[in-house]
Amino acid sequence: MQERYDPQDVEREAQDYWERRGSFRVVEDPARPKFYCLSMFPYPSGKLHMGHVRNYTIGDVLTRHYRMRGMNVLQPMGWDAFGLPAENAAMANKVPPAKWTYDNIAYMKKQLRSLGFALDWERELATCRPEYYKWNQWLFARLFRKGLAYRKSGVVNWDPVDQTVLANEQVIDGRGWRTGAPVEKREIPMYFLRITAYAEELLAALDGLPGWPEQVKLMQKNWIGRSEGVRIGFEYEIEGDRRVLWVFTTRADTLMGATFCAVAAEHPIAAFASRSNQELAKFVEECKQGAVMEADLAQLEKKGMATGLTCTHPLSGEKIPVWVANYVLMGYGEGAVMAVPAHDERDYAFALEYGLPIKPVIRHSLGDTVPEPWQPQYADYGTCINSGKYDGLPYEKAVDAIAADLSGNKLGEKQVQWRLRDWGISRQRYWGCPIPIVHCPACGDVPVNDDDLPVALPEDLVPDGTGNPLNKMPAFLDTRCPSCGQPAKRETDTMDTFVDSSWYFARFACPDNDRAMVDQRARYWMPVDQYIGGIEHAILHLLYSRFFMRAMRDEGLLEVDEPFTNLLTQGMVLAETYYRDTPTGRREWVNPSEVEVGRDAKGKIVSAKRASDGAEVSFAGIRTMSKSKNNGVDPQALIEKYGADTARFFVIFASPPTNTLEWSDEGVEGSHRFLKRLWAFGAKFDAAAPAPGEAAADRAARLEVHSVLRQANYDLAKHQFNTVASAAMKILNALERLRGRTPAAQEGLSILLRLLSPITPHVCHHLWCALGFGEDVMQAAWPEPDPAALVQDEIEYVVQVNGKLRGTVWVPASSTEERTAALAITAVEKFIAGKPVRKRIVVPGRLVNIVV
RNA sequence: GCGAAGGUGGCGGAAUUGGUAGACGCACUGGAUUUAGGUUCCAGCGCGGAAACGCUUGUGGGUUCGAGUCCCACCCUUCGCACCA
Repeated sequence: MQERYDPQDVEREAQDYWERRGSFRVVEDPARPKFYCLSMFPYPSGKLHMGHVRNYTIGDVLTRHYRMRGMNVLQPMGWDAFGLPAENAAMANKVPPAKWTYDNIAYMKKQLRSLGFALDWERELATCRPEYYKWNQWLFARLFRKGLAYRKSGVVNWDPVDQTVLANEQVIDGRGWRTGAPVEKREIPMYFLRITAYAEELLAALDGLPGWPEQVKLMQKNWIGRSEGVRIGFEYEIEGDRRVLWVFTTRADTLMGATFCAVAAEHPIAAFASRSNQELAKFVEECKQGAVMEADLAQLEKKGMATGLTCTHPLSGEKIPVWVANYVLMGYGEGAVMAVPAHDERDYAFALEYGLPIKPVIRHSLGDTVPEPWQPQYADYGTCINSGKYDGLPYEKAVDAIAADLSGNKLGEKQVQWRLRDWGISRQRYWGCPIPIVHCPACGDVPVNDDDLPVALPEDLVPDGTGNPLNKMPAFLDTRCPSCGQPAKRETDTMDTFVDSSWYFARFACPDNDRAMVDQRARYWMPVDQYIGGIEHAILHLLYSRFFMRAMRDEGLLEVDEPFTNLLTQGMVLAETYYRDTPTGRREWVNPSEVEVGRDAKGKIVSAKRASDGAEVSFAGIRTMSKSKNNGVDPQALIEKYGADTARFFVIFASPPTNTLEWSDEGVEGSHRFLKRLWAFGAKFDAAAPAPGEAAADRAARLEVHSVLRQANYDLAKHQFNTVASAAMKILNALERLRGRTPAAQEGLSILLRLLSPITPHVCHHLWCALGFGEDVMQAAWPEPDPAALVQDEIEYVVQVNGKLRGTVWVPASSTEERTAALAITAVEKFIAGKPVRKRIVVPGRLVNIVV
């Protein structure tokens, strides 16, 4: 065996071996348990980033581990290839998005291969290929015919200068990113998927997902947002016409405290009142300024204006004013609320600001009144007061009584309300899956016939920032109505890329099928047993995928409800950020790889400067890797310098998968050092002659190795891979202490290589063969601890006096609790000093606490 | 603003789930090897203290023989908020 560890050689050799053998090809095999291990597919942005390396390494560790446990493991890879960045790159470089995308895919695929992931590349797919998106269109058309897809108007960000729709990301501080013009809201027709039809099921089924993090399930639950309440009608009159303003509330018990109603700026009442009120019209217009992001809307200063209209309180008959308020959202409930200032924080603030009456109607924990300032207790549930016949009723009884009275005069009923909204999938963009609809003057919106799918996206256009180039392309636009055959226009909107990613995991089972969206093979592989991806997808992508599974199930395509049995959400990758103030006052961000830090004798950082010119730089904290802060670390440079195994080991070792991972050059060095040590140990082992060993040392080493292995297997099961990497280091430390090629060393090294092989497969592959353990470590059985090696004659007990650590004592494993306690007392005699022992607590195998 | 998660040495993290806080590694210090730098190897390393010992898991309180872990209040950080993927 060669003395020096040369990762490039070792990795090329291992990858060639796997390639020759087709080691990662997987076929359906009913004889073995299947395991579908999937990492979220990447957007082909140009090159891999650290988040990808982390994500795919985690997936690969699982894949290789389960393979060694004898399972039939599928780990595929593909490309989430449609999207906005390709259009931006196209504009910048005057290259069609398709070419940019395909080039990126080719490069990133090479990078993925160099990392040695056990991926079945035969199943590769890209969502921008017609053979993939055809099935988006096919399913959309079916859902459209069924009414699960439909057209209505939706609100978008509008750039008035470029005359184009902007994504939220393209809105910066309320202005268009290219033009700097203040963004406006605009209503346009678009297509929606009726995800709300599945709201009840999507919510209820969360309870049946024990393999998902509680945190994610809770976020989904809150997002779906089921609330039970009462829909209440407030009658009003317009030009002698009696109409009803409907609101939804979960606090119908506070109805007698409603002193006004508030509607969203987009509400029809606001539009009506604006016609005769210029000032109000101006205010409504003002509310339409700005972007559609809810986070921004929620932080706006609460503003409102009276419409001049009044409505009738459905129970008291009182006239109460109707206001327009910017904190009422048109997209939720009825777009109108009844305001109960005494018991709702936002209504309270609003009433104080505009001098509206505040009428307490609930006895809360602080009393019967609601003096300033607002206290959270005002929103407590309590019994009704100042509410006439409802006085004294607790929450539920009050709601029941009020709902019953309202339904008597048809002005209210109990209702279940969802926060979840239907999914708007139309994008006014070129680089996406065309929505397969034809607009016919006679027949209206008609879905394209199955035989005419796919509606192919031309791949040679270059967008120029002024909207969708498909609109200027008669060859695409002009067609005939699928229903009547008359000339008609094609829809030019494309689908949200979340549609592409909502079912790709099922397509990996059968990417070559040109007759069906999915087939029998998908029934074999689905559901995904382990899904791995960023926590940032905890809501939207996962919810949309869960919805798609059900929509596909109801089309008879699959038999599963839930796409992902187990979910692992990995944390973000962070790095230090440094900047330098330039003479112009702008901050220049300096990549951490160019920064040298000075430390004091205790290792604290005391200075930082740029290596190239010695300029002092300032530290700006540890942040997620991003272009804007120039703190990204290129995995490619890392792989070239240290090899894929070092990169893989570092991302596993540095942090548990669900935590954030902090980049550190020194940490990478440390990981590399470990692999060099492993190699050196292997080389020495190879050169040594077999030795008989020494009983006591061998026994101690076996105890150590097998205890560490037992813990490592426990950690693997809970996906805590960083301590599995630690375990490998501990085993190597133990083996290095042994000296000589003894049977215990032989066994320990065999365990070490198998345990480590999912993390650093190349070096383990090489050592496994070179040291004669076998041909292919991937084919070896997963190591299990030997119970005999774990047996101990004596156990060390910790002895506490009054809960304070005072000593330790070795106790025979067969000792009774009584005897153990007695031994413990003799060990800490001087701390007891004759005081009477009041209590002795013995934790078997662990500690004794003596209370005096 | 709403929803979710998290705060442990100089740093990343560990702690068999209520039982020795700081495993493993990084950084740092000393030593050996080397002409030197790097590499490699050996030793030390939570804080205070000469030591005995005391203190220590964001802050303050509580439960317990025993709390990083459970309960209450507060402070701080990160993620998501429907057109980034």
